[in-house]
Amino acid sequence: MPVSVRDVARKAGVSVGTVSNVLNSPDKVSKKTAALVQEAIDSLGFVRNDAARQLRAGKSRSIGLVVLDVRNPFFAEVARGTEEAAGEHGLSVLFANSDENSERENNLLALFEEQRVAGILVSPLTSDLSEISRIRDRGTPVVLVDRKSKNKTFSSVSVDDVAGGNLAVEHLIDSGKKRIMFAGGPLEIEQIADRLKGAQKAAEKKGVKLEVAETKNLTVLEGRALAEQILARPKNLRPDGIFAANDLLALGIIQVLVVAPDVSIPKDIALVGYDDISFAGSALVSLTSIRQPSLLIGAQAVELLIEETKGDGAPRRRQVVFQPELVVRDSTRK
Amino acid sequence: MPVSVRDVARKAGVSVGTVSNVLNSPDKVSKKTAALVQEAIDSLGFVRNDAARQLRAGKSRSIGLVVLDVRNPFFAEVARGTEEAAGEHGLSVLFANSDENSERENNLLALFEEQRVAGILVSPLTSDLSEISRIRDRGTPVVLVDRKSKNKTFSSVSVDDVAGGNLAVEHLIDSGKKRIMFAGGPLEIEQIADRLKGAQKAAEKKGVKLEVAETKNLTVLEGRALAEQILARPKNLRPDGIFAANDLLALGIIQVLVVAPDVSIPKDIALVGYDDISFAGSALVSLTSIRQPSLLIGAQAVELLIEETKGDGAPRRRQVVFQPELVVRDSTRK
DNA sequence: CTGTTAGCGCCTTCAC
DNA sequence: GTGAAGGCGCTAACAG
Repeated sequence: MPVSVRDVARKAGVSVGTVSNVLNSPDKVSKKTAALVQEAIDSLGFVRNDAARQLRAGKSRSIGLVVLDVRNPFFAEVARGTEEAAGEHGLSVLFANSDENSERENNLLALFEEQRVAGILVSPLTSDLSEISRIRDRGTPVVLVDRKSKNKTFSSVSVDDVAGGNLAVEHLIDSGKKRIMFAGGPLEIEQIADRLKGAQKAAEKKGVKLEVAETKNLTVLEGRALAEQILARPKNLRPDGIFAANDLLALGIIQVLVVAPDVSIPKDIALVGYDDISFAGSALVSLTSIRQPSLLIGAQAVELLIEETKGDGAPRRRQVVFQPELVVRDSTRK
Repeated sequence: MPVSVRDVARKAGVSVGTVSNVLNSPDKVSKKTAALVQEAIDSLGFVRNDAARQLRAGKSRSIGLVVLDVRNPFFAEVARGTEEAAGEHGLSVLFANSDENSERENNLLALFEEQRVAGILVSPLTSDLSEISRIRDRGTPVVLVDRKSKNKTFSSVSVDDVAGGNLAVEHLIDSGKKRIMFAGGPLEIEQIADRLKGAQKAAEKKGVKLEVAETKNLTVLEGRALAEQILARPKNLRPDGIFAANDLLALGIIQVLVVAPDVSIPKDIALVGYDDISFAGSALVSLTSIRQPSLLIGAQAVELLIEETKGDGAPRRRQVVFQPELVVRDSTRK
């Protein structure tokens, strides 16, 4: 059933070497035989076996991307960014989704490594990069996405999350809010921890108390649950400003607060999200958010990967850090 | 640099066959030698070469998924559904994104075919399935996602888009609307054409005129552009009900209409979207939409793929069609 | 229980 | 411009 170069060669009355040449170095073959071979290929329905090519070549033309959550539009944008950049270099991107689960993350990483992809882009879950280091040391280039390599041993593309957190809470305080809540988690996710750190810095500086509400994950549902809890409190114990560690969470919170009879946004509770996903602007109450340049992050990650591969000597590793940006909308605008 | 089974065997003082057995049939090896081999594997940093395994096995443990647009949360959900179902069968899913571009679609399909994936799930762009048929005929199982196989030559999972379109427009008419606009495109995308067909059916039945505004794509941006055009018209020439072929488009339209001084939703213009993505409920004006069971669609597609692979005789192909469901929210509620 | 060996399909010298 | 042959890394069958 499967058709190999050998079958093609036989049908065309040439040798396998010639078939291979038609495929890979057409200029080495006369027009006539090339046509003959092509005809055999078409009539037999021959398709190159990539496994065999790769085995021979020792490497593949694909790069792997592991993100925390496909359903988060932020990562969808990052993915698009990688695709575009990779396409320009003749590479394909294969996505996969760790779903904020370490075991899945490791499985996917192992899968990509066994596939000998040209490189791996990963948005790692925890700060424990030992497994990832091992992969890199065995020869698969790795670039960290949305996460800075603190000790500079990895190339990485990230956004200054501490600055972002700071920006968010400063803005809340400047809007006159005094009882600020940070919502997000798990705090093992380093991006989240950094956003909290920035938030705390801003709160301290202005002498405002910051309540930390750790969540199990960063979904709309979790945001809704948290908002319900807040509403269950007596009014004077509720925060008057919430900084949610991502927009999904923030949107969930908005959904619930908007229908609460005794809360008005932003008068009673103001809200800042993070990521500035494209839906933030069209939320029930349009959402103030911290923008990350998602497309650019993806594209830059691919470039770093390629830089790292290119050099013949020691690989050049760089850490690119983008600055986040505050986008003010109705959820904090008086 | 690359470590092979042979290196491991040498280091452990055993033969390659034994190493392979440790990896694939641990029960055939004594505890002691297994430990010895494992140690060699760890110290050498050996990683199986999947290309070689695949070449040997003739098939892979991955399935490929090609969607129209990663950024559309509907497809993100479908992807999650496939992942979960595939995981239960020990398969991995590799996503890719045709970006509503035929050439990209074909490239990705070719890539997956050359990789000899265990199967391809594809949400095809146009109604021309000839290339996809060819792939299937050459031996790679293909399941159509979000698209019915009209002549039953493919397994497929879809939603009755004609019914969905009908549902949407009927609802608008029942809400008292008389000048309905269908927004969506390109109409070569069969799902969109079907939704239009359903819309026309409903309009005819009730004797209402349906204006068709074909768009270049199905994004928030395109929705905004369309809404601007509508606002440029004199008030009496504007539609009083819009059925947008997906939620992204609808959200874009809402964004613009909401800030228009002389339009109120749903009084002046009511709006129905399609997909019921999770952001529909938290839109500026919460969006009435036609729900598709996205997770289920993905999971079901994987099941069909596996069914098709299983049988020894002629492959069993099935067409599963889900029914869409109207979810009423503020954008049409008086 | 362990070792030896023959290919999976392809590409790339190297002769011709 | 073309053909023959070796080998990429792995597994499964077979022999011991």
